[in-house]
Amino acid sequence: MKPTIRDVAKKANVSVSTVSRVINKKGYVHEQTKLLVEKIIEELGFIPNQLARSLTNRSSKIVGVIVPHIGHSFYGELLEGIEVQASIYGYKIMFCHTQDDPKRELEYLQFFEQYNIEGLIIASNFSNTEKLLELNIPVITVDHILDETIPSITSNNIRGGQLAAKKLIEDGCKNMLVFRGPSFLLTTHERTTGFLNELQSHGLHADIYDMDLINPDIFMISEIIQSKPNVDGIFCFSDTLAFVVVNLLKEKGLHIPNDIKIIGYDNTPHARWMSPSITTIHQSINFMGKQSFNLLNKLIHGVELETLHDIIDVHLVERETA
Amino acid sequence: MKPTIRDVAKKANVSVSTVSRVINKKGYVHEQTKLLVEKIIEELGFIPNQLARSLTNRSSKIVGVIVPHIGHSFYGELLEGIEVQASIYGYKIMFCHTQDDPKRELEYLQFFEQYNIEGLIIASNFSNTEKLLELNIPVITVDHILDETIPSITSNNIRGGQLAAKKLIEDGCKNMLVFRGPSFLLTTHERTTGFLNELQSHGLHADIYDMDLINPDIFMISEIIQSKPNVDGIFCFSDTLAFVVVNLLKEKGLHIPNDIKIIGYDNTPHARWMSPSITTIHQSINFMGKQSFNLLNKLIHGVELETLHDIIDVHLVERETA
DNA sequence: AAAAATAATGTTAGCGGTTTCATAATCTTT
DNA sequence: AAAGATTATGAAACCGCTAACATTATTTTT
Repeated sequence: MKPTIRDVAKKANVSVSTVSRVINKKGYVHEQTKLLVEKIIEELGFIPNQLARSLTNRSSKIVGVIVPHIGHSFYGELLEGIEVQASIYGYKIMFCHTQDDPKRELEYLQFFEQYNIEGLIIASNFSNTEKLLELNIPVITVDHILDETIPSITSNNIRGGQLAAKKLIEDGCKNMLVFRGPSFLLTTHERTTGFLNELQSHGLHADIYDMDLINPDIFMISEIIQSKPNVDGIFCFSDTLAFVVVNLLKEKGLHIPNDIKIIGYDNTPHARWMSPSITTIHQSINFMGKQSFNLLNKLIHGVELETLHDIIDVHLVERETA
Repeated sequence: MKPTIRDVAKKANVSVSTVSRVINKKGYVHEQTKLLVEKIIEELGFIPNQLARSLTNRSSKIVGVIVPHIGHSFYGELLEGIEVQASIYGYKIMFCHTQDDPKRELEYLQFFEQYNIEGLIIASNFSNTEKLLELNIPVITVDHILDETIPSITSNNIRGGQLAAKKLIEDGCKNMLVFRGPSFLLTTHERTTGFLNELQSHGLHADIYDMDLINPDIFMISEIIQSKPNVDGIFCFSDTLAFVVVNLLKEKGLHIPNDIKIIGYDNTPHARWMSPSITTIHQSINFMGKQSFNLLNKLIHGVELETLHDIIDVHLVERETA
């Protein structure tokens, strides 16, 4: 049986409250008794039961994180950033991946409530927004804005689109194509807006196609490329998409970047190892994760926020495709 | 304030124990009172506090998972598999990534103990094995074997190596190269053994080089390839490595698979989208994750194990590079 | 030296559940 | 109809810890 605070108290010949004071470094304790208690704690290998603590404190030191798919590296990195930061402040993270299933979302919301989590980070396109607003713990969203009143951390997608446009324009592209993500995502619209606005201010425009960023439809992409022989610049909303496009173009015998320029998005490790290596928009996902926790932490501790919606900057990584 | 079991009891004019019986479906409760209590629970939106429950039950319904780096898709997928399975059995997962830092390992081991986790899944090359053995909760390892007495789920790496060898031999390769992983990993040795044994039985052999599987040293690889002009088959221990190799060879003007054949490992999504698409060894990581939880679950519930060390099968995915 | 302030420690009531035990009501059995 | 078994419910202790309050010991102030 694990030793409890009472075992320690008994062995040290003090009361439980004295032991409690020692482990919490709170209130008056004589230096000598403190040393004694610490010795006994060491001897017994006593570890305070966080569950019992949480029960009295109503602070579980747990934050919940909801992502759609953890297998995808974006969420992996995000989670990594969150966890690193959380551990610094002594918080543990309990996570779930919803697979975009509203039922699982609700199920987990319940689980989280049962564990008295202190805050919630949502990195998925959560569909039960009302439930979220009813929660009486701090909630923030990452990479999404579900509600104006819910603080968020997002990436500067408008700027991402703009940077890509600037680069392609600078490189002299005149006929551009955009292989973007699904149209129901805010990020898709933002990047598109950033890109098109920049083109417009130069009197240019581009054709837009909606794609699955993770499982690109190679056949469809091939068809599109085939049908637009004079395209000289393509903006892809994921590096994965850029890979596919680059490979297809190379097969067609086109030279990149001489004949056609490509810009990807994400700056995944593979982008560097491709040949040609891919010019892409880098978003610091790890940093977003850290900032997410920091934001939540502020809310948990009642710190006043300057901005409700924090936007993380992106930058262009110039490589060989543009 | 959240409603407690006492609030429910008062409103329903019954005792807390009756309410407890209703929520746990345990012991005698009159059908009518049961209905009444359930109605009140619904009305009040009462959710039993899992922390309090755990305290009495000493069953937290939490399992801990330790991985080295969650950003890497291998661990992401693994975690996904674990979580899917855990959620089926009502378990929540609390995770940490150690960044291979022994200090963080111990720190988290403590955290986990504080939360009375019911079991622990270790997917990293945990360095404090003794501490692990002292733990009085079930522990299993995934993709690693730290101790003969700790049950494990691993991938059939020997067979992976063998399959790659069989394929290259079948394709007529005579001069083979292996770009393997770091030599301190068991998986590296197993794959090597499987590969070499198969070669040996055909009177063949191969040159072995240790590499970083995630951040390959392109320059070094290039040098090696340069210095071995008559190599006709390369076995890479990760698809990432295979990408790099394929790209380098293409740049040298070699045709794959006519001039040289490549086999990767992992079957990452990108392997399919590369051009040429990469022939690789597939290990079902998601399945390993699921099996890990299943194994742990058995241990938690005292089910007798048939085998202590379960090995998950792998298979060859034939594509264009071999 | 008495009063006031400070330091050190103990007692005990929760936190929100579960569970044992006791008691009461209802149903079977003979 | 009395005894025994079954069903239904409640009271209270307890899980391991914290914290408010009480008490006593030690210093400091006047």
